[in-house]
Amino acid sequence: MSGSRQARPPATADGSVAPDGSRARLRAAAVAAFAERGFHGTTTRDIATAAGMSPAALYVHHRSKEELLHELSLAGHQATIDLIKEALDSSESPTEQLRALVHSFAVHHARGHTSARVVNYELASLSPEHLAGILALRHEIDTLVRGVVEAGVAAGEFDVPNPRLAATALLSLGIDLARWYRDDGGWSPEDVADGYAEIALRIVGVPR
Amino acid sequence: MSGSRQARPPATADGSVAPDGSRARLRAAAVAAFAERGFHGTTTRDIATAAGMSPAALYVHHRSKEELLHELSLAGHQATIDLIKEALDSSESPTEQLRALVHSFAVHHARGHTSARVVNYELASLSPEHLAGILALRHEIDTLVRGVVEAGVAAGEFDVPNPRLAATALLSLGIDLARWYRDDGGWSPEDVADGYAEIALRIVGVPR
DNA sequence: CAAGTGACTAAGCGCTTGCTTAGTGTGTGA
DNA sequence: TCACACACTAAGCAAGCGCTTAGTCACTTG
Repeated sequence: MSGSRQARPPATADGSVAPDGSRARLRAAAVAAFAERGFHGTTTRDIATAAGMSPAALYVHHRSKEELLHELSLAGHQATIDLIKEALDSSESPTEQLRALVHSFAVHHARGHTSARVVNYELASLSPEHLAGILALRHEIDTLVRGVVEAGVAAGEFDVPNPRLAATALLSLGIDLARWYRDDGGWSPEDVADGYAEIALRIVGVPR
Repeated sequence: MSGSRQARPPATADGSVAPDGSRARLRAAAVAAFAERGFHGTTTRDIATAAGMSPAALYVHHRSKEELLHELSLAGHQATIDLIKEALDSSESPTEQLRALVHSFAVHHARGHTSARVVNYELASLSPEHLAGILALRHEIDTLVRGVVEAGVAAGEFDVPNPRLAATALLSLGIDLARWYRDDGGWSPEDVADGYAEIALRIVGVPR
């Protein structure tokens, strides 16, 4: 390497750091590394080096490697819940709610497949306490999705033999995007989302 | 612990070991550990101890921890391919082929969710050479599933706007079972498989 | 300008990791 | 009967791990 250190990013008036500051660079490096090699396959040196810092810098901003994972997991789950609620608020009709929900859930998981991989496949690396909190959020997600399906059945818009299983399948399709979706795979997030919204309505038996 | 060592299992006439021999115990312990904590979260001591042996015993039967993972991955992928081919051989009709395929794919992934977790979520821990071979098998799986969907469209039995995406969704549903299915979750593998076979036919637009 | 604050690094500690080495006991074939 | 092959263990090595310590430097505050 040529230089020794990068310039310190300017602190903002309220004492927080700039959006591309060290914290953000560490988080971005951690997401990328956890997604690619998993929590246990990633070293704290990997993360710090990718963020352009020394290994000890990670501990200036995070108590432990696990706490960093938890921060990423929490933010990811919250974003997913917000997105689902937004879709539910977009209409009164279960059919349109489901279409919007599956569409933006798919876009979210395809566009953010790196983060989504960490959110959905690294739960086992959380501490028992942190895991419990995250599982509560996941239960909320399940409940929201099942709610739309049941509302559609109640409204006579859907025809589903097993609403609970149908809701699980709908969630499953979106989550699994984190596993298989590739940026260079020939489909844009919107392409997949359009197709999946159509598939979702077929699954719940909306007449076409 | 009471005793020091277990009795040596009798070798069979052809030189192979008994079915519950050391090799099998190591494999079973490895599957359980890799599924629960991931490849990098599992130590060779974990595996050997769970198999009731000393750490070095693993290296009597396997060149490395990675080679053990590859062996499990290879066997799992081969079993999946066999299962798919069996479903395709069970009928001439794409509708019945797809029903059989999705049903047994789902049963396989639900009943064998522990092994399926290793097969589907530990690919990144394989060596580049081993990964290449496994990806070839996964490509074969994709091709077989897409083939049924396309055959159904060609025969006029299916109505699908995007056969490739539909095939991906069908595979996705089955694979994701490895992530969420629990033995104590209230659904038997057959329950899920019945529901998923129904959902599969809806996805490909078979009139009900 | 002195004292204080916070972000960062160099060095390294104690432990765990994958894997090896040297050796032991047991069953087998000549 | 005796040499050999084989499955296995006790002990341990070099490397890598998460995390800590002690200190440096730039900047802010009075």
